[in-house]
Amino acid sequence: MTNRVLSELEGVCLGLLAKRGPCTTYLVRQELKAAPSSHWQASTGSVYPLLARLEAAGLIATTSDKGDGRGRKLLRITSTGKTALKKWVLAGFGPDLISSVTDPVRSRTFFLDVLSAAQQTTYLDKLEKEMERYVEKTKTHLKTISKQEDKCGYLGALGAVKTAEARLQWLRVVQKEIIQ
Amino acid sequence: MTNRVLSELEGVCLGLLAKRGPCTTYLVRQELKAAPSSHWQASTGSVYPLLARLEAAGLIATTSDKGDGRGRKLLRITSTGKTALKKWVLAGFGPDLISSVTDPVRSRTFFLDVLSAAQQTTYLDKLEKEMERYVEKTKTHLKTISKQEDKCGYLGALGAVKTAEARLQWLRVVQKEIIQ
DNA sequence: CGATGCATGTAAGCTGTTACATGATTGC
DNA sequence: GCAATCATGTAACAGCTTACATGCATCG
Repeated sequence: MTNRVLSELEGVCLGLLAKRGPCTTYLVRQELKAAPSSHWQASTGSVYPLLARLEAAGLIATTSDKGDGRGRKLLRITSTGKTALKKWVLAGFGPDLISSVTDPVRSRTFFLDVLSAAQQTTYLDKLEKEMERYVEKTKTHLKTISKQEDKCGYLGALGAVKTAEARLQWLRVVQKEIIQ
Repeated sequence: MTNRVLSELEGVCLGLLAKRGPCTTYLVRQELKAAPSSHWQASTGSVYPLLARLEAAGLIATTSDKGDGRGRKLLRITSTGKTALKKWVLAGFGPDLISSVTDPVRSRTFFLDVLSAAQQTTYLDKLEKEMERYVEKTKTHLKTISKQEDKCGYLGALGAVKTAEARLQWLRVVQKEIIQ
């Protein structure tokens, strides 16, 4: 692990920790869950071992909260961790990484013709409604972030909105083209 | 495996097979690699076992090409497979799926402030150039697809272009906001 | 004193990656 | 004849998901 570049989830977790300041693993996980983009979803079975891994590598230090009977542990990023985080951010380019945007909806569009015409329109209508809801969700989330206090968080959330809007517009083109 | 909904990669592979007609595992993998979005990238170690799995489940049938010394096997989708494919496409909605668009660039934006101002601008400039290249790549790919012959393939590729363009526009906003 | 939330983790199983390993075919 | 491509796979390892398991804290 030492000296290899962090994975996506590792980078995000470490980044959240850096942003938040000292907090528990549980809280990191809650933050991941609260994000409107569910790719930041992470189960206990991945977050706990992940942060334990980062601790073993010296990127995170822990202090056990003796006042808490639950054996609560506070995590904080170390200076080594901060260096690794910087490295991870700076490694965020290259054709492979840029193109690795997965979209299950788009994937299915390629094979829409296996459905009957009626199924296609029903499916696309349902999808449109859900996409509209999702756009609203990202917009609502954006409003909760202060542009002054957390500019980067704001810009990231703005990206979610812009991408969602583009997908919705595209979906409407698909509908028009499919129905003729 | 039987009766569970296909995973993303399983659906895509089965869909490609349905679209292509009978072909080898090797060819399916080449098609995955040729796609401009690298999330359709799949190593031998995943594609071969995956298609073997689908065959075991009866979604794919194979015929060994006896005239070929390499032990070439031709795969084709079965009627059970076609039903599973339809089910996979129709299952392609729901908040979790719609929001599961992963974007490593956007993820890193949230933590851009760990970099120095100089590092930020250098990074964003590099990113902009690569994003421009990627937009061009998706556009070029779109041109290779006949809208008449493969409408769904065209619309899928169009989605890649539109999403890429939206991401580039957003990235320029980020640049402007970060540099002030 | 009971429900909900906070808090920690483990175990089995599946999927995917990287690297290795092999050999035939085709075109120059 | 040689290189590139076609073609098939396996093995070790890492990571993630689901499900399980436990127990304290806090608020009503």
